[in-house]
Amino acid sequence: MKDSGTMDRSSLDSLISMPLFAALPAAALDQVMSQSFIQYQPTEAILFEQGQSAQFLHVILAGRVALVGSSTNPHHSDHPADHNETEQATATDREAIIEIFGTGDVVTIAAVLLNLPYMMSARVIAPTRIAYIPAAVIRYCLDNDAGFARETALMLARHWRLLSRQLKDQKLRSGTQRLGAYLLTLSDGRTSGRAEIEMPMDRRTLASWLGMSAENLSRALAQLKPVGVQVSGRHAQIDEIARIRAFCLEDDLR
Amino acid sequence: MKDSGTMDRSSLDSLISMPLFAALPAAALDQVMSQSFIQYQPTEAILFEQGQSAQFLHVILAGRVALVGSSTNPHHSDHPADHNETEQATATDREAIIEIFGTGDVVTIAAVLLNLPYMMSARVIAPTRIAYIPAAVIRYCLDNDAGFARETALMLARHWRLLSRQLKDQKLRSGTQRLGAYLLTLSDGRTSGRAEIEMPMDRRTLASWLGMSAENLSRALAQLKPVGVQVSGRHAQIDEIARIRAFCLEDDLR
DNA sequence: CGGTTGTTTGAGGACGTTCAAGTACTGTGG
DNA sequence: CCACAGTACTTGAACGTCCTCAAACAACCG
Repeated sequence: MKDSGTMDRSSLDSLISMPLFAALPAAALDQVMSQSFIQYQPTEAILFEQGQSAQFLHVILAGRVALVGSSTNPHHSDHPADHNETEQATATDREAIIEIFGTGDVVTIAAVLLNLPYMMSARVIAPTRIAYIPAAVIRYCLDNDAGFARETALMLARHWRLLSRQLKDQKLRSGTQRLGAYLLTLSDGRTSGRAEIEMPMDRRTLASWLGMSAENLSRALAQLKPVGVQVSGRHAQIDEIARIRAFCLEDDLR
Repeated sequence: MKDSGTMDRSSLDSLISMPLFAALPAAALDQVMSQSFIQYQPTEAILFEQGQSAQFLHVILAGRVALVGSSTNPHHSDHPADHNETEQATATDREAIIEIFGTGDVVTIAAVLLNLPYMMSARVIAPTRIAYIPAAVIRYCLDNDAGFARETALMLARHWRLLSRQLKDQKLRSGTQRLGAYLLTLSDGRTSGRAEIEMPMDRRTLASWLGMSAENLSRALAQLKPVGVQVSGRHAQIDEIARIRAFCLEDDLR
């Protein structure tokens, strides 16, 4: 752990600008502020690993974090003892990015609320400023503040939609179609016309998120060229959004 | 729609036995009871279709319902009641089961809370008794009852876990492994020993749920035989659970 | 008994992965 | 500024998985 610090004024401002914490009464906010701390984490940092118990709610004040599921689990760990960051996994290291959180998002509130171990690991993929709020504080807020509970439910509802949409994509669209659909999400939801797009992550990460190999992502990009997509580096240009939408069988259901 | 009726005593009892509604004050319960109704729906009935706005929260008092995502326009082709759209009516009528809800579950509370159109359709896969609660009533409860908001958040958190687990399976396990993992969920969470299992749905449905073709499910069942799985009809027998667990790289994270 | 439906099996093909090699794009130090 | 190394990305070929289509079974029901 590095660059640790208590919560300052500007971080608190960032917090209360989020709907989740906006309506929290002063007393609860004091609780949060006094027991939480701030960390700056560089790319590749691990916030927590799959299997650990949920100690903190991680609020991303700035940056980007990926939730990563891996299929190799440490050999037969009977009780949830606290292994630390020095552990290295076994040979086959297959892993997949399940979700990507950005500024203003909150990472795995589910595990925190349910007081269960994390089902996945969290890895920083762009330099990040994070507020660590103790799980107990969050659960206290859930139990004692109706507004917080309400906002939590709404946030989880939105995330449920994101996940089920992704699951739908995964089950009945090809890799190339998923890529197209992803590009469309970067086009601000417009349904026709030209679009200039900046992809916010490297190919390997994007491939893992879309559920395909990096090599195949390359080929998928090539396959989109005839549909009117020019790519160079992280920049992409879509000639006609409607064409890509048709190609991906995209619906309007957000 | 058939067998419609207002909510009776026994249905109300079923409702308040669910954590979601258990703590609701009498006034709110009256609201719920007076504005809701009960329906019995047979297999293959459609509760709602992808794209419709969320009018009701569907509470499953008994039975089983599948959430189905489809990539083309939602038109069920049981009867040739053809609606030819201007869109290309693509030959492939692909669809996939995203989640399956059973007795005591609630269907797509996310769309209801957010007041957004359904992202998927709901199809009855086993005769079902359902309470239809108007969306406005649910949203009213969310806004005005802290306990309800809390329970909603917890329920959504559990569902988030289910979905992300499924997404993980989908992204980094083979079809056969997913099948094995599914059989394990039917073994009451035991981690070793023998198990006798009754599969609660037909092959086609199960295949769609596991994200594979019915044909491939057959082959996957055959592939599990060497690992100690005997199947006949809907009955299955696992010789040694631990062996399947190893085969599927199953972790303990629920 | 034929008809209907659900499941299995086989062959061919589409899609995706892996390994390997090649190319383009960083940055660093000379 | 270039040479260089290191990394990221692309491309190609071989292979495996999964899907599709078609046919063969099996089970159930009139």
